[in-house]
Amino acid sequence: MSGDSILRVFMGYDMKRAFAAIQTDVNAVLAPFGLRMLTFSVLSVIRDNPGLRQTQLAEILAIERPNLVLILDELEGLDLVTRTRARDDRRAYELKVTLKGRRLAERAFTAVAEHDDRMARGLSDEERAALHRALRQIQSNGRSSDDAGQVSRP
Amino acid sequence: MSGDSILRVFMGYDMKRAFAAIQTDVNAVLAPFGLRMLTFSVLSVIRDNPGLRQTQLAEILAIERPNLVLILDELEGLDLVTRTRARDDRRAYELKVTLKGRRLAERAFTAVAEHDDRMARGLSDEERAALHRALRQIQSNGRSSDDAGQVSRP
DNA sequence: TCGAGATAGTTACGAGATGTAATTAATATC
DNA sequence: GATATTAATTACATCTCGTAACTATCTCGA
Repeated sequence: MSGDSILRVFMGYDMKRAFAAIQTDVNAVLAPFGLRMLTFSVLSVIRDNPGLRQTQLAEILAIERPNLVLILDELEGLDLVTRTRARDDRRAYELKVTLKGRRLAERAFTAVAEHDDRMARGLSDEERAALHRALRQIQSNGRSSDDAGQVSRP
Repeated sequence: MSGDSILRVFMGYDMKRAFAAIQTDVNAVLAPFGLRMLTFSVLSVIRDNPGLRQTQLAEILAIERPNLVLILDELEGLDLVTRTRARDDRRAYELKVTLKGRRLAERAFTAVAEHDDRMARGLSDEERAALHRALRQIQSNGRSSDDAGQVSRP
């Protein structure tokens, strides 16, 4: 009896504990690369979408634009990412990963994949797939404030 | 194509997104009660374990002792929780929930249960049970630094 | 074409969660 | 009784995340 049985009935509580474990572990894994979960995510998405604008990136990662600024400052300072003025819109930047960033991201990706697999030990492929599906479902349940795809009144 | 497909292969990323959705939602649900996810958890555990010491509580919730202090100050200031010097150990406090706290916790519990159910909409009972199991498994994978229950060398 | 409104990025804050080191008071141990 | 340990606290520091306001640029319609 651990004392928190009253909270264990909630999926949200188990999720918090599980995510905390993941967060701690993945940050430890990424520390040798000079990255964190968040910076790794940003780096990976830019790498996968060269030329992306900051607003788009923020939307993809579901974070606010201001919070991206410091992260990009950091990645740019590490020579992993470049901000280039867009020719067609001089307000915007085109984000790209440098060669150094590409190499680092590749190695980090492998390490994170191993971490992810390690955290899922004991779960079969079917259970992992089911977990993914459940997590996606929960996300979509959270998004729109309440009713999705309903018409209340004409 | 959302742009983060590169990250969607990771359970950790989906977990982060799902947990963020839960966190936001549950905090909105708890706001009318003057609670947050963390203060609700603390209140609930004390309610379920009257006389608990702060060190035990910290261990149960897997948070550091210093972080509990301000939370308890807050709950005590709201007249939801009491700190009483333990008779057998005058260094320690016995934590208890006040009548007001009990009433609030009960109503909040119902609201959180509804929230939890809402976030799990679209998942069958079996899927929810599987999700719980998976989340527990992940937690235990995270705990011990690496090998759990293995003997590498005699 | 010029002026209002929208948009991209930034700056400035603030709140909340979490962690570590050091301090104080009380207890336990030898 | 002196020493080490423990409970709670204080003092920091960091990271994540959010909002409001500002500057520079773009768009669009009168």
